[in-house]
Amino acid sequence: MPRKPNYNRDDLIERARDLFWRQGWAGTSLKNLEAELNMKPGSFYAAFGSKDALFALALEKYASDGANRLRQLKERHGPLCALQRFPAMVVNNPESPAKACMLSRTLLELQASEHPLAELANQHLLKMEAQFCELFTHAQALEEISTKHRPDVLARRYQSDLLGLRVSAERNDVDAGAIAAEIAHDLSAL
Amino acid sequence: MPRKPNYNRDDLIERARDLFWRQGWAGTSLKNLEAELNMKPGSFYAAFGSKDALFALALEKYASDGANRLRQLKERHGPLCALQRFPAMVVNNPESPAKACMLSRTLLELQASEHPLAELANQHLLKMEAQFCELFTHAQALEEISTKHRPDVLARRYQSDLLGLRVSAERNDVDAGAIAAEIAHDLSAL
DNA sequence: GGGTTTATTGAGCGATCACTCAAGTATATA
DNA sequence: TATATACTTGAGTGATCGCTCAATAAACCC
Repeated sequence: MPRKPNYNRDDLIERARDLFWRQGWAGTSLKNLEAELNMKPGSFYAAFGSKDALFALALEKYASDGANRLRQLKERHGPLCALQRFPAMVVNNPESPAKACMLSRTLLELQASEHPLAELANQHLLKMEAQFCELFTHAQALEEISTKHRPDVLARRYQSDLLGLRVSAERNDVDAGAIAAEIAHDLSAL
Repeated sequence: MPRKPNYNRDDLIERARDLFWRQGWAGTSLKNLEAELNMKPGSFYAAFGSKDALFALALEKYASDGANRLRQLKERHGPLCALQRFPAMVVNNPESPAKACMLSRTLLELQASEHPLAELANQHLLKMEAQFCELFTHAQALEEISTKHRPDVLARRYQSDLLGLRVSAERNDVDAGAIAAEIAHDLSAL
């Protein structure tokens, strides 16, 4: 009986994610989204409910894609090498709409107003940190690195450095590749 | 002949800086500013010209205050110790309106739209980096650290780590003090 | 093809945005 | 005290914000 939508939902979410990633939450208006997704307001709200709901979907997509890339890196090169390659990968990817981390950006933008999306972004960051922790744990089990530091402490620091790298990468006058290489090199000393 | 304004301009800039620092550029409306500064729109525009002009003044104030704090730290404890104490100082200061760096926050928020304030924030970040570089140079001259790394490379990395620290400090579930201590400790190994 | 169901359309809602300006008020000099 | 010169006031500007909804169009089952 029904009529099918003439769009691919996942494709729309991906395009919205890229737009939000580039322009941020406040910087992306519904006009922008309607233009990018080729949707009139009625269709938009029928499909997603609200701007914030779509932003939440975009965050999920962002986080899961990142986690998958890291997982693939680990399967190919092992845990330590994955952690070493990840910073450069993130910073050099020419397809990504921005260098900065969408999660930290959202957190910074919306934390002060206690917007639910800030808390959502933080939860995704926690999951990322847990994934890093797993990799450090695994690297210690394989004796790729020593066990003199706790893996959760290593993960916390690694994530912090990564966030700094990605802020730096957003700047014009900074050689982010060099910083990425330093972060990778530091891991060899563990 | 004239009538004097019944406010202290520097005080207004400071209060505006704190509000912008907490809420960001888009997150701070003129209504917010009028309430915080106790000014009606007419007075506001007579005094500052525009929201962006005041934001620029707030950035200057933010940057020069930070530079002064670091300078004082150096005069009291020497260059290396200043660099070691600075991260914890920035993260633990209970008076600061937010933990995150206002410069990097502004950069992340406005870079994509090529807003002039993003470039201004970046220039202040460059000045910060230069100040770090001076301190590393001085620390090498005093033989507090070795000369095996170039001071500009050390400064670039130090700033990146500091930016990461300050993003992490904005999160609820992260012990930023611990990360700050690690950054300080790493400097001892130079 | 008829009837049902859902998607699409786009004008337009109230609220808020940064900002303006004419009128009123206080302070200085003459 | 009179006048000139600011500063202050606050209603109101057009533009844009996220969002709604009644009307229309398309795809399915029978």
